[in-house]
Order: sequence, then C-alpha cells, then structure tokens
Amino acid sequence: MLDPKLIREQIDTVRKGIARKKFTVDLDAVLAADERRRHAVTEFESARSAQNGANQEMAKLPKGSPEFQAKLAEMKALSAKVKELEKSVADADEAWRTACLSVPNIPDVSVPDGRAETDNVVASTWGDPEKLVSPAAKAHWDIAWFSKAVDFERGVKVTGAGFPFYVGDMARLVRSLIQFCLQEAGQAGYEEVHAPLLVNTASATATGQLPDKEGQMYHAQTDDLYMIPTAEVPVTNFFRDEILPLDALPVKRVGYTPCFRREAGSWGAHVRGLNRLHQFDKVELVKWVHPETSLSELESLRTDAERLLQKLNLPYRVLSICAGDIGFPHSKQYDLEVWAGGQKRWLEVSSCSSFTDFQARRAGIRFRDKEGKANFVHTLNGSGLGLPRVLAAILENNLQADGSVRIPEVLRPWYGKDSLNY
RNA sequence: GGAGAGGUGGCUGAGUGGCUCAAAGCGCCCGUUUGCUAAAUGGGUAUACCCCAAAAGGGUAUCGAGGGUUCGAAUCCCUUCCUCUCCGCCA
Repeated sequence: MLDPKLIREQIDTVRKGIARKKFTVDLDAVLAADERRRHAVTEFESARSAQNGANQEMAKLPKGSPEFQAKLAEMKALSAKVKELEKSVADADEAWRTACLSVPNIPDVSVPDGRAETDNVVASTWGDPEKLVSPAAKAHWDIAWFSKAVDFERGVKVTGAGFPFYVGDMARLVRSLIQFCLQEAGQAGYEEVHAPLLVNTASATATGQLPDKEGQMYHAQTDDLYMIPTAEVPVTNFFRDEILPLDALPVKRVGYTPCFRREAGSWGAHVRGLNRLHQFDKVELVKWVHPETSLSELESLRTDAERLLQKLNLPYRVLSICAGDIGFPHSKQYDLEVWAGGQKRWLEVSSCSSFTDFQARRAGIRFRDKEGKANFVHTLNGSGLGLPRVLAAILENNLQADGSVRIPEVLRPWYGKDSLNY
C-alpha cells in the first residue's frame, strides 16, 4: 500500500502516477475515508481519555460509598458512548484501509510511458541468434523424443494437465539448472534459503496475492493454506512485521522452489509444451534494501539475472516495462526474455521488480535508521531464473542435426556429460 | 489426534479486577566521577496512530490474536493460533 501521508500531502503526484499506470482509482474517496477515520479517532480518544481519568478517581473512592455509586451511574453512560465511538472508529478504519488497498504503487520517473505490452521498451539485447541458435532448431515439442523426456501424458494421469514428469537425463538437466542458478546467486552474495511451499493467509496477503489474485493459487482448504505461486511469497514474508538493524541492509537472498499456478483461463496454442505449466521450478532472488539504494539495487538485480543467461549462451533481450504494463504493486520492472529459436519467439524467463516501500508497508518490514527511527525498507525481487522456458530455449537452440541436444558447458559439472538424447 | 502446562517490552521475569496507562534485573544509549581497563552513580531506552502550521507539548492503543463480562481487564469468561512436556500416529 501507498504511504497515506503521500496521498494526503502530494495528491497530484499520486494522481499523475496512477494515470500513467492507466488505473482508475477514486482518490477523493480515499481522502474522504482518511478524513472520516481521523475524525472518528479524535472523538473516540477524547472520550476514552475522560473515561480513563474518571476511572482513576473511582479507584480512590471506597467501594459502595454514595460517591462511588453516583459516579458509577455516570460512568455507565460514558462507557456506552466509548463503545459506540470505538465501533465507529473500527468501521471508519476498515473503510479507509480498503480504500487504501485500491491504490496502486506509482511508477518511478524513469519508467517509460505506455499503455500496454506493445509499448514496452527494449532496453538491451544480448547474443546473436544467427550464431547461438543451431540451424537444426525446432519447437521443443516437435523434437522426436520430447514426450519421453517430458512426460505430459503420465502427468495428466497422475495429476492433471500442466504437471509433467521430467524423466531420466531431462530430470537431471532440470536439477543441473537449479544447481547452476543457486550457485551463481550464492557467488553474487545471495544467501540461500529453502522455504515452505505452503503459506498462510497473512503471508499471501502481505505480498499481495490476496485478496485480488486468490483464483491464481491452489488452496488447501482443510488447513486454509495456499500453495506458493512463487518463492517471493515465503521468502519475502520471512521478515514480516520485523524491524531490521541498519547494518543488516541490504539483505540478499535466493530460494529455489517449485511454483504452483492455476493459470485459470490462460491456456491456448501459444502456451504449448514447457511454455506454461501449473507446476514449475524457479529460483527467486529477493532483496531488502535501504530506500536510497533501491534503483541501483534493481539494476544489479537485473545484471545478476542476465549473467545466468549469458553463461548459458542464450540470446535474450531486456524489456523496460512501460507504466501501463507494470503491475499494481510495482514501481519499476524489467523483463528478461530468452530467444527460443525453434518457436522463433521471445519467452519471458525473468521479471525483475522494485516495489519501493509498497510491499514492505503492507508486510510491515522496516529498518532502524541512523536516528533510531523505524522506516520501511524497499523490497525487490526477480527470477533467476524460471526454469521451464530456459529449458525450452536450451532444447530448441542447441538441437543438433542428429537429434541430440548440446548441453551448455556451465551445466556439465552437475549434468555429467555434454549432450542429451533419448 | 489425546492429556497437561504456558504465551508479558531487545532479553530474563514479577504481576489472580482499580495502589501496574507493566515492578525488578540484564542489555543498550547519554551524563557525572575516579590515571587507563573497569567500577560506582544519575538519567534515558518500544511501536502505531490522533490533536497541534511546525516545534514543544498533550492524548489513545498495544501484555500471542479475536470476541465477551465490567464503571474499570495483563488479570475473569469464550473462541482461535502458537510453544513446551507426556501419550498416540508417522516420512
């Protein structure tokens, strides 16, 4: 959520930011709710103050004395009034909170203008497809042995669509990618965490999955737990409602988890094969940083993700996402898209975002500044990387004429050989 | 899952209806004092919100969470979450 003071004091900045994001929010209603809430609070607190004072006087009177009895009757009325005012504070507060939750984060000034996906700006490209894509490239689902290596049919039998088995060398290739991503992140200074795969309502709310994106998560109803759609949720919530010491910042962490997404209503021809799954593996990078450094930390986060693709020798481009296309809680966002030479398409494999204090405010993650005051940190996260599409690009770009796939050198320490075939 | 015991400030821990809008100790910060280290001693030491143009100042809330009883709740009642001990089950 946005800083209430910012809405109150710099309404024009907020208005402009929201307009750039192409959101429609009734800010006047938010301001009115804020006004109502403050009024209710003031009324309640003065009544409560009177009650506290009178109660202290009563404590000094002998119980059952005439003075005590007289006071008692008087206090009953005040008590009823306090209860009533307390209720109206609760109502006003909830209305205000709900209104505040409808306000998106405002985009950073460096975010390009634009309405939709087509307005995103290509910030950079790396790798020449002519050189890095094999002439034998095919869409990965057209590779002769693909259904043996990634078994969708058995997945359907055992679970349902979008839950494939990786079999044999393919399973080892997936594990190699996980190891590679984790090792690289470790060398870049990220501390590894192995996180819970189910989270409670409070966690899903803090990172913004609830209430709006409820339908995107699998829900274990008996225990009211949600299967994580990304490691961002448990990893970010690690510090929920905590105050970090100044010298702890920046905190950089990396977590590998499977991710579970219902992807309701988003299936079609363009999401064949590994392009979109209900369960997939992802290594996630998360940072908690001092507010002054969040823009430069975003750049280094993006660099950390890019390095992986470079070492894998996969051509990619970096998109600077336009104001109209960045998400509700985002301040600034880069997407990394890998070139899948068989499909001849760009596939998003990483999204690196800064949330400024928007998420930290919602999750209650703060740090103690030089003066000893508690302030909200800035949070950032980015995939490093989402695996199935990277896998797709490796399979397609490195497909040889003999039907085998050449394995990138950086994966061989874990994979154990130089090619994949069935 | 069953039985029992608990959840109090950064930590330890007192506190069974008003004398606690949380004692004391530890830690931390600031000062005083004595060659240094250290000790002694005084003071300070949470978070959020509200009032106030700001500062100064004042107020309210928070004793796991949520309800309730009461003029008044850390304290009594209910619900719920969590921790510990024992039992059961179990990769």
